Amino acid sequence: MNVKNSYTLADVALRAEVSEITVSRVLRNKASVADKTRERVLAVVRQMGYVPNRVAGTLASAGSNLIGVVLPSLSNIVFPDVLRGIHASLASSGYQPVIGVTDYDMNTEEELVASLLSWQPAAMIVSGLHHTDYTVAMLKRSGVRIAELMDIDSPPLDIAVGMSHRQAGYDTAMHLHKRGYRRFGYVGHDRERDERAARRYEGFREGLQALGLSLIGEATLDGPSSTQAGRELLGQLLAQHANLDVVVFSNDDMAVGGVFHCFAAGIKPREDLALFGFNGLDIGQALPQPLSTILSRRFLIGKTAAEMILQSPDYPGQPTICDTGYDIVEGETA
Amino acid sequence: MNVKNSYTLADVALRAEVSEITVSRVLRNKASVADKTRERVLAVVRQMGYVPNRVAGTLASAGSNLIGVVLPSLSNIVFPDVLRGIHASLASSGYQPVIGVTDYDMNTEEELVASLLSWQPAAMIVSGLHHTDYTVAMLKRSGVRIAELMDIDSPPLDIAVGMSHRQAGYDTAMHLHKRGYRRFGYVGHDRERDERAARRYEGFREGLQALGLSLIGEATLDGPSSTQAGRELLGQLLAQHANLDVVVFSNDDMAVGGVFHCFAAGIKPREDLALFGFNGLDIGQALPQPLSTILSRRFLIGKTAAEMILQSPDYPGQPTICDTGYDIVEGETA
DNA sequence: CTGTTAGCGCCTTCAG
DNA sequence: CTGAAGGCGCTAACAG
Repeated sequence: MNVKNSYTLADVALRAEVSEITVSRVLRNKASVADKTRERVLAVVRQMGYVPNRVAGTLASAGSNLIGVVLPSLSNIVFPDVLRGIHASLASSGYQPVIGVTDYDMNTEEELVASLLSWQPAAMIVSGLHHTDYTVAMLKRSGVRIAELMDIDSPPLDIAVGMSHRQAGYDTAMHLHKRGYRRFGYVGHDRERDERAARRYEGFREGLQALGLSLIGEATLDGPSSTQAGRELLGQLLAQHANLDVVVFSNDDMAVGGVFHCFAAGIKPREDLALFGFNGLDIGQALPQPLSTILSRRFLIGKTAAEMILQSPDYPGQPTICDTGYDIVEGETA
Repeated sequence: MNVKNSYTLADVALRAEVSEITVSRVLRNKASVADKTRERVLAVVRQMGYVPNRVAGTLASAGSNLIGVVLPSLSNIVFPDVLRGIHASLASSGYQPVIGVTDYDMNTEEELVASLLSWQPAAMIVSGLHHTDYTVAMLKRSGVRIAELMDIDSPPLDIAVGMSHRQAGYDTAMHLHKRGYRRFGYVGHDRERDERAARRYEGFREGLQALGLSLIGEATLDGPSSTQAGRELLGQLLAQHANLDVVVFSNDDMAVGGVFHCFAAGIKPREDLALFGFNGLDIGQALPQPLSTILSRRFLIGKTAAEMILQSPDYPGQPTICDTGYDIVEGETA
């Protein structure tokens, strides 16, 4: 496929009148090389525009600078934020992320993990704590560190970085109760696929139960979250249950849609109906009345995971659970 | 770095009582292998959980299944959308994207291109038509197909897929003039870094000039676009120029911020002040009054670029410019 | 249909 | 400080 037109170490060595290994050492700042030799080599490298072949390097040294990253989705800003965090830590380290996207499908995840592992990555970063048995087997056998992101509600394979979504759901109920709300509604999306939304929902219902309350009505979409869906579902929910005083949404995308429904229907957020989201997206905070929500620290999750891997890249490392926590954002809609 | 605990072709070959090359052929569905042999080999592979080492495979065959993708940013949904398009085309092809993010910095781009090329990718996908000389040299010398995305306002290296941002800016002026607007304002972000925003701005001003009009006022931020920035800048602009009848924003994020400013300040979009964006993001269309904007076809751009590469992966292919066009979305804010 | 031979480009190890 | 030999795991090319 590739035209064989690129230079090799041997070409550089020939022109610089040294051996291949000397060029290799210069390029990797390894061992000691005389300054004069180094400069001569570097001059030749620049002049030829030589680019090392890392494929060969990886094969020879049995270790790449790639980090496999498996994310469920890129449709929403949440995972790009995680990715930015990963990038931020990796930027100056020489490591390079290789991304795969599962669309919340565990079999796709399995294929991606196999495919990424075949590149001999230095570490793997995956999302969530649930995977197929074969995925788990491959990851364990790979001998590299594994970071599982977003969630800490189940035991991790190695490193887990994230927050308790169950607790966040529970705290949502408590927080809203403390603010005086009693008649709860819920608007959500596909919990089969989005496990973390499911954990929050469960925690939320547990919270209500602990308070001696229950959910008066809910509207749930059998698909991914979106602003448009949140807008429509809130309309449907209110048509059935006009007497709610607060509606909790599965995330901010949905909640912003809810706010838009209120605008269009002449409902005053908080005054007439309180709205509560999850994620703490910019868009919610830029609304005329900032959205009341829970801020998940997505950038921090990615950044922390990559840092932990860089810190002790060797497997097996110390198994760790890192709780990045969350903030309740008071906002003005609840 | 990696523990040497994974099986090799030789291990599989030994257990299946065939030669390495036979295992290799079975795994790649290459050449003809007797059904009986194939089954025996596959059984052993599954039982051992053997995962091929693509690093070695790539070195031996001088061709990887990786496609280097260099994007300027992931902070906004635009480039994740492009990435989804790329994924969509690549999904069943066996190719795998490797992502780099430049933060709109050309030197970072240069480093990333070098780093990605060192993995012997089957193709490279980059953003925009302007790169450092060294980046261009490396790309040309790589011998793989190069797709430059988003923009078709300058001559491409190989394949260009995108739209004319200059034309979009020009058409914005024409469209708004036709709708009766005469007193134009502009709210924008860092044009030094975001070239395409700069092209649109230029085209917009050219359009105004062709109409015998000029920009009455503008507010520009020396940083990346955001909803919050759009909101604040519109406030500032109106404080200085109260008599505008339409404001064009550098993109939808900024424009949605503008709409939020209007909500907060009691200004009725369109009736009191028209607002116009660029991108056609979901969020703008989910507003109580859908944003008037130009829809860029981001998913299509990524999808088309990847398809074109798959269609004729060999370099040099036919140099091509593919105009994915755009739609003016009438909306209700202009 | 199956096997043998000879590298791919680089890095590790061991000598100078 | 520099070099020579050998091999990483796989596959192209050529036998049988």
